[in-house]
Amino acid sequence: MNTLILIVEDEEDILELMEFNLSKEGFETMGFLNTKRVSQVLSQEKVDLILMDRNLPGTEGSEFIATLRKQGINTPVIFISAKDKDEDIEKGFERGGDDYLTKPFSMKELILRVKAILRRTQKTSVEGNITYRDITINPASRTVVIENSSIDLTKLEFDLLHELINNQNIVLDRNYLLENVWGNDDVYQDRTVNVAINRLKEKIDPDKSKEYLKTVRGVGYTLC
Amino acid sequence: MNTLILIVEDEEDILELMEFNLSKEGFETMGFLNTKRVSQVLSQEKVDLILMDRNLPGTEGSEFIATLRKQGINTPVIFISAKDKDEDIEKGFERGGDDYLTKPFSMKELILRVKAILRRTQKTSVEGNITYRDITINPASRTVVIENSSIDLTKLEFDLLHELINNQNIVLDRNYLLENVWGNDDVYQDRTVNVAINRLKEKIDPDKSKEYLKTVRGVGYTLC
DNA sequence: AACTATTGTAATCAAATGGTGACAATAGAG
DNA sequence: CTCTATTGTCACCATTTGATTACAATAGTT
Repeated sequence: MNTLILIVEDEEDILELMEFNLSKEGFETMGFLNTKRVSQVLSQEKVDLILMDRNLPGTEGSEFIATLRKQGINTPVIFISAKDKDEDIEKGFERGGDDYLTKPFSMKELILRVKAILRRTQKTSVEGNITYRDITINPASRTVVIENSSIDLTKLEFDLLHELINNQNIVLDRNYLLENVWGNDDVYQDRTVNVAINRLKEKIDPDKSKEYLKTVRGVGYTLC
Repeated sequence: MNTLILIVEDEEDILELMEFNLSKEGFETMGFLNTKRVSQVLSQEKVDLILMDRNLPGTEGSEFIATLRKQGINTPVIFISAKDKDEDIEKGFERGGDDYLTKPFSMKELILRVKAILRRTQKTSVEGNITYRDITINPASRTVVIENSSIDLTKLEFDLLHELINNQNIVLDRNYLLENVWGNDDVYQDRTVNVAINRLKEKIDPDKSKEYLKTVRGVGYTLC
């Protein structure tokens, strides 16, 4: 799987330099001198990262990204900017940019930033995945991967883990779980949750070394 | 409210330069050339951010942070490193560091990163939290943090503290507490409250220096 | 239908919790 | 300062709670 980086930069020299260095690192690149055709490309190709100059003639780069975000496009972005005033950078962050680089920057710096962002985003956003520590679950395929190896869970176990991951750090009491995981209006006893939790624990952490699940005495359970 | 930044950096010139620039931005700083006294300071002062050199003589900076995390100290950290290999950076992140900076870096870059992290952490750590002086409790996660270190409370202790914080400066009598914390219609005696209060005191202020809880003779207790 | 996997329930055990009583310490009234 | 009511502290133990195992009931598969 190769990684595609889309670059928008109006200074042709710099654009070429960036493309050269990034491809030397094994990335695929697509360079643009303005934002004109970018939207179209984004809807056709699976772009992993956008490098966006903010000081473009015409549209402001950050405005452009803001528009993308509104369309639900969440491709990570690194802004490149000659401006160095705080408020500018702040704006970039707020608009959904994930990092920024201030000109002039070294190619080494660029590459490190790119790799850092990719590591962060590719882990979490591989489409619909939800992660907690080294556990990744995918609700669509109902798969669970822990430390790169996949494990099998029953329906109940999966739903339970899903609920817990969706609410990590929040203590869920037994009633909440019975309502939201078991769902139907049947009446169960609290102990039912205990047993289900234990079966889940056994599968996600057989040698009990990880301590994913914490029991909160008198209340319920939490993933923390 | 001023922001305190703690810096550990063994190169004295760089340390001074960092302190100078950060204080110019209105931050309060405390500089250290090694980790020796840092733990102690963290337990005494409310530190908002730590800048930690990873290449210290003796202890590895990231090891030190890992230790802090185990103690429940969650102060955000920016690692400063001359190393630029990916795996190093990754390790830093995994151990709970929130960002990193690679030497050499400009002061401008430092300041921007610091502001970015503070914006992120100071925002999220207020959600749903309730505080009283240096105690912060979060009803959802049922966690209690005092001066940046977290402590464990039992269900009853937590509920009691929650009730007290929700009514700070108001004197709650024993009956009120029995009804609102113990809740059920069982009959308890007033002593029960005394003992619970004292057990709580012991946990939130072991060396009895803080005087969070005041006993109002003949009436009840208050947090003031 | 027979078999298997899944899930609820009951029973047992260990541990944490918290209520109570006895006594010490303390505060406040006189 | 003395006395007494109030509160703090400690230790004990009944109760609650949760982990674990075994087994029964149910659903799903071949």
